Amino acid sequence: MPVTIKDIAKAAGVSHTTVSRALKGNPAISTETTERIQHLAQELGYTPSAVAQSLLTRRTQTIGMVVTTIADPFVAQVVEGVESVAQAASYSVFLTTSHNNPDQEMSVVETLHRRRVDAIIVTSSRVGSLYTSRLEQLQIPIVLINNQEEGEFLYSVAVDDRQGAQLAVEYLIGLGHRAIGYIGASNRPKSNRRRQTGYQTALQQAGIPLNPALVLQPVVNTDFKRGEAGLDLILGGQATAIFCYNDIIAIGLLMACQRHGINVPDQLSIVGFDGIEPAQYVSPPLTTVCQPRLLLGQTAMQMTLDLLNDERVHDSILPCDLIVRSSTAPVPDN
Amino acid sequence: MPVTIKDIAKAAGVSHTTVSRALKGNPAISTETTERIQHLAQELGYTPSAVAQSLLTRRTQTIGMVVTTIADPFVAQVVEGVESVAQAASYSVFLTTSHNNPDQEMSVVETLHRRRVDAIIVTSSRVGSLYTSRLEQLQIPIVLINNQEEGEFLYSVAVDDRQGAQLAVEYLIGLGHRAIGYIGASNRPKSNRRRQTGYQTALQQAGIPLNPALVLQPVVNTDFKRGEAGLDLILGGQATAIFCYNDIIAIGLLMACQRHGINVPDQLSIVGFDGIEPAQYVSPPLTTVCQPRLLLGQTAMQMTLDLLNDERVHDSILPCDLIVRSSTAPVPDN
DNA sequence: TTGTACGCGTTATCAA
DNA sequence: TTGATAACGCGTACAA
Repeated sequence: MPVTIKDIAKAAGVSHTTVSRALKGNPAISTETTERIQHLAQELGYTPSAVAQSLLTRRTQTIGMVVTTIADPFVAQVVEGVESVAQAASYSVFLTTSHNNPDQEMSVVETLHRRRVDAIIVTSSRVGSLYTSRLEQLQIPIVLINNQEEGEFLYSVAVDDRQGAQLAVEYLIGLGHRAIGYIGASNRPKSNRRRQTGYQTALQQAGIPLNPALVLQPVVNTDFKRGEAGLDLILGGQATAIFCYNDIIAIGLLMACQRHGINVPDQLSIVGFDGIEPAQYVSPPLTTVCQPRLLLGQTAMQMTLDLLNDERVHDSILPCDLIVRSSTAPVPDN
Repeated sequence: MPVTIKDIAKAAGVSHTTVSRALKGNPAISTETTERIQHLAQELGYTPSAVAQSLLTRRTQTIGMVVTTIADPFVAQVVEGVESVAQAASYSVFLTTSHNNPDQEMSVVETLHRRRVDAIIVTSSRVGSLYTSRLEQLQIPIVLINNQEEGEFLYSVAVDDRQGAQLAVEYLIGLGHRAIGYIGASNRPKSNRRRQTGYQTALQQAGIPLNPALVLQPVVNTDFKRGEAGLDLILGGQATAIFCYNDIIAIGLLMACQRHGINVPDQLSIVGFDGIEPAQYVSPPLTTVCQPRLLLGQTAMQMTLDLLNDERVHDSILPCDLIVRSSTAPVPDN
């Protein structure tokens, strides 16, 4: 049993009210008793119960975070950003996983509500209209990361997929490439569409006609295999550069190229998206569009804090950076 | 304001006691009112307050997890294991980071205590004698991951560093290697020592004399640079195989080899430790000793549950697996 | 079958 | 300067 103010009160021979006041330096209490009680509290190792305080204040100083899985390094860094800002603001974070299972996602939201979290942050979910109604019923701020929905209590922070993609493709164009392919991931329809739009925009602005034969949406199980499937784009000699939906696809493509004796970047330039750790260790190190994952989390938590302080907030779209490494080179002249 | 049982009581024209009982199917309440109340609760979107329940039961069904950083994929997967087992047992997890700062670690432990978590799981900390006393004062189970200390409330789950290292070196010996080097990381004294012990044990059991010139503990900032420093072991032609403290070191060594035109695995076999994701994407894919990270987390949480159920538990040491990829090959005969 | 009263740990109000 | 009391939301012993 943790020490309570009553224990201290008993030990000090005063009422628990006095203890409560003394502990928070209420000037109404005499300096002498205040010091005596504070000393006693220290000695007994007293820590106030946030549970009791929450019951009274109806604030738990707690936020719930819903992710698909923490094992994904992308998600992990977002969580890191959220937690650091939360901790600095004296908020604690409940971390829950949904494993991409809508039922489980509903269930963890219920749990978070049971625990009376002050707000909820959801990352890469498919918050459906299914239960936005329930979310709104909770009457607490919900901040969505990389996933925008409309709704009264729904706010969002997202990365600018279109801008990031455009950045990558413009860079390739700057290197002299004209036959630039795109390998997409149709299982992430929204971001895939936006990245493809960025790809197309860059081409159009450079006056390069779109070639549908250069756009691939492989229907396979894993991103890695999607990358391998992209080999078709180069084997026929159609493309001199390929922009991939994400880094794993790019790495899959890169390794397929190695097996087929295609030299990267001399024969083919490859650009990924995300900025995951492995990208810097492959050979050659991968040029990629880096999502500001930490910032994504920090921004989401800061927005949450603003909402909790009844400040006006606006949805946020964060730009990506291009990290140039060695998987890209000027188009071979021939 | 969330709906309370009093709200329901008012709406149903009964006392809040009746509501409380009806909601948990107390047979003392008539079937009719029970149904009426349950229906009403559903309609109003009632969810019991875990806060109020906790105050009553003195159990929060909550555990606190302390990690250095979540951004480390290793840690992330451990957290994943903890969370999944916790969720299945109706426990929620507070995730907190210490960033390897002892003060912050103390402070998050204080916060967790304020929140009256039922138990604490700490991973890769340097729980010092500094505050083990405080931990014991909390009177709640503390489970340490990959870090063993002695103490009344301290339990631990760890990976068998020695066994893992031995596995790796025995494999190299089996490939015919005799001149096997070790690159350590002196900033993790404990695990480094244990892995080195495993390395030495394997050599001794094979009757291979220890050669101190083959053991390196580079004093540089990053693991990656440690790996690069390991180049010395091969440039002089002393070693035909190198076992590294972890994967990042191994990857650093691998890439240094590439720059110096040293063919892996033909001229040098390399084995890493950890089983991080990038290890499978380097060229050649890295042979490594894989830590069961998910299991580490699951075991820690299961142990915590056992402790909370007043069952006897014993500290746990989990074996590692060797994952053979392409960075290792039989010793070249010459 | 249902209601009253009390307590969990804390804080705020009012009284002394 | 201090203390008694009520309240937060819930569950339970006891009473009706």
